[in-house]
Amino acid sequence: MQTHSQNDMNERVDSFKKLCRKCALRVTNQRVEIFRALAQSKEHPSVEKVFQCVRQKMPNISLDTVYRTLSSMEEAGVVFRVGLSNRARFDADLTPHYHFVCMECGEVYDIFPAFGKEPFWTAEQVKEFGEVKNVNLQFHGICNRCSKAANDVKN
Amino acid sequence: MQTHSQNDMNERVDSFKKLCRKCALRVTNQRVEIFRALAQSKEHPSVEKVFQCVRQKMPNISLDTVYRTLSSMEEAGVVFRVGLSNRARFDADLTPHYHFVCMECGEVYDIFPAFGKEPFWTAEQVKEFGEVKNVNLQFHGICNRCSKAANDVKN
DNA sequence: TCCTTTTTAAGAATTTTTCTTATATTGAGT
DNA sequence: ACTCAATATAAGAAAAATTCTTAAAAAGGA
Repeated sequence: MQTHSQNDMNERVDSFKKLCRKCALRVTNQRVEIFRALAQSKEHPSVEKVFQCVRQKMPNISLDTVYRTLSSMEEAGVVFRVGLSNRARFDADLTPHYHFVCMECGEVYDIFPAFGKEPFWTAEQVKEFGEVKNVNLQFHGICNRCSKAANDVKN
Repeated sequence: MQTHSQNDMNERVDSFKKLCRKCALRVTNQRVEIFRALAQSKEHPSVEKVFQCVRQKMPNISLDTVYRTLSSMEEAGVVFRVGLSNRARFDADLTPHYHFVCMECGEVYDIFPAFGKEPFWTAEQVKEFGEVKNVNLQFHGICNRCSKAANDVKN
């Protein structure tokens, strides 16, 4: 018998595979297992946590692979990197939402937009998790200087 | 002759000192110089950059002190920590603004709110710096579990 | 000024992240 | 299914980033 959540997971893995092919990322067992570990967890696991989880199925996987894979997935937009700057955590949920990050323990909590998909949140949503010290909004991308440099190399 | 920007800096250092006393952070020369280095720069310097800058005035300062100081300043809300999670950068500008972070080189660019002080930005503002891959909004603070634990220890 | 508490430098240690190399795997083209 | 070139991987070493330990120094209240 296949449970509902297993179906969900299979779907997610399938669309992950498609996304990989679209981004020219080869679909390796390691990548699938790493994605699966991330997608299974609602806890925004750290690199180390992902490593430990995947290891149970693939005892020979290396930590380096987890680092490489998470970074390339982030670059491809398949997962997000969140958390404090010295305690990276990852999230495979691509639906628009924000994070409450505890400056003490590094825990990451989800905040889903109150209305629509525009950046929007209510004070109540955030206060639910703790006392907000600061709001940190970052746009991640490739800056003009870098894309210019990449073009210059090609030409 | 005292230039305008030197006056500005003195004011900023003075208010920094006041803020430190309010937060029970002792006003040491090291802290003042680290703040000054950060406040002088518009480049969101890394820990290492701050270290190199402060070193010119205080050759004996240790890298560890820069780490400790920047972290305690962040905790006190005197500076912000921005940038990619494995390439921390700091910002002493507390006026509300956002950041464009290059996923390639780690460069951090300022984006000032278009209207008022509510979280708000225009696509044009962001596109100016490069191609946005994802928007990362984080609330940093102390979560309920941690503040509860801190209270439990006290009682 | 004296005293207690906090901060610091120095260096060691730890943790995190990346690199190197040889081997293995993927996916495109038969 | 088979071959081959390009890419990804494990293993271990290396580098980079961050934190800890200790003794000495400095800050700020009495």
